[in-house]
Amino acid sequence: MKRIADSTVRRLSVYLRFLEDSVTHGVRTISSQELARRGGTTSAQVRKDLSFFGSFGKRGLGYPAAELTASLRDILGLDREWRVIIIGAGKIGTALAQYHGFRQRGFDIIAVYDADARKIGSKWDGLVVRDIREVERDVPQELPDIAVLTVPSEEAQAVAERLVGAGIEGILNFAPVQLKLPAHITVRNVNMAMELEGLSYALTNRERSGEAQ
Amino acid sequence: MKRIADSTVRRLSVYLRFLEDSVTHGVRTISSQELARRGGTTSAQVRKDLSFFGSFGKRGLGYPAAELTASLRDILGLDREWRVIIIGAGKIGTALAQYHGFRQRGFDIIAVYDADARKIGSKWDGLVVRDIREVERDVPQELPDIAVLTVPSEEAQAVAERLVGAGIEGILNFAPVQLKLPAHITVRNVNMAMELEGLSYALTNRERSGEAQ
DNA sequence: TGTTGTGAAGAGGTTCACAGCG
DNA sequence: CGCTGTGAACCTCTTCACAACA
Repeated sequence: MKRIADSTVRRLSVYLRFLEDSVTHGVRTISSQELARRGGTTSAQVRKDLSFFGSFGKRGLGYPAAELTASLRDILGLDREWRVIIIGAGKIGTALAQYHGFRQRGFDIIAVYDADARKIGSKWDGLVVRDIREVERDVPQELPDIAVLTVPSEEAQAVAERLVGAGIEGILNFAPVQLKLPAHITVRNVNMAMELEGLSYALTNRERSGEAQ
Repeated sequence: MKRIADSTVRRLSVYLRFLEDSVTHGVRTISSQELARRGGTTSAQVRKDLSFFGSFGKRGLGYPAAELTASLRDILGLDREWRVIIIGAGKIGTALAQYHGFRQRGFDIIAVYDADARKIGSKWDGLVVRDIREVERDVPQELPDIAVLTVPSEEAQAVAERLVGAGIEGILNFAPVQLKLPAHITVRNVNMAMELEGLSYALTNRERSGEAQ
């Protein structure tokens, strides 16, 4: 199967979110145009995105909302539970640990780790903060799929390498550094400072910057 | 001047971060190759990115680190203070409000708003949570540049419209919805659920998904 | 008739390769 | 000689336009 663009996967997430909404509101069928309107894109783009994975629609009618929802869940790998550990019990780490939206979408936070002795042992929403030194022992036992990295930039690379050594293959990196890891490891970056700088650039140079989201 | 790609602006942020580091470590001169290595890209890409804005390097030598740092700050609009308000005093909102890294980079959080009476009036790191109803009065007076939206999805669109009506022109949106706003408003989205879903997709379909970050 | 699915065209971003210059 | 700056080639993603079909 063909390589799917990152941007396509991102849009599938958007479609899925809106589809779930539609289904709970009793919508039976939905057109590429409606999906496009809510997803901030074009109907041709929606059809192209979906066409990579099959034919889900009926010509003249649109897509059956419930079926398409299920298909997108499958495609995105959301038809299973993902075991997630959070590394770093700082501001963002604890906010994420307590955010119930993740569990709701199949991302089960099974542990939180930190290096700070003052934080280790404290309880966050039922989860006890563990010593980061235990991660090498825990990962092979508990087999988390994804690690969310919310440690200071200086430590991010070293901690990431430890996680990979312990068996983690997916990392959501909040540290503003580009991690260098083996090719088979999947990394996604979330960088709020960078987004603010993007806004700063756009607001500073409105003529030359696009308005696209 | 030509329209600059979003991806380019993002990379400039990465270069800047590494350059600042290098300068504090006494580095005088830096090559496109070194910038590429740390930015997870190629030297040609670095040179191309910079070339959109001018000629900053010396052939045979590389780029003067301090000068390039200053130039990038200018380009990104970081040679000034940006006034930021946070809308939504939930988990993420308060984590962001207390994160000092923003102020350090010129993003000054001047206020936090919420609709929940139990949260209004409480203090977060010196900032009193204000009633969202005051936003229409405050924005024209205090002239914030950027609003960080951390409200529930259902309310995001309505709140965003109120912010725009009050005069906000830049929004960092944490709600997992695509905001529909006038073209002159700049929006950036941060969507952690979407990033996790991207990881889920990549881990599920390793053959067909790239490893690119 | 209305909307999908899709080749083909177009636009935009990245990589190449080398001339230019310190 | 080494590294930048950049036009051209290349590639990938998006948009177009229309045949297919419920």
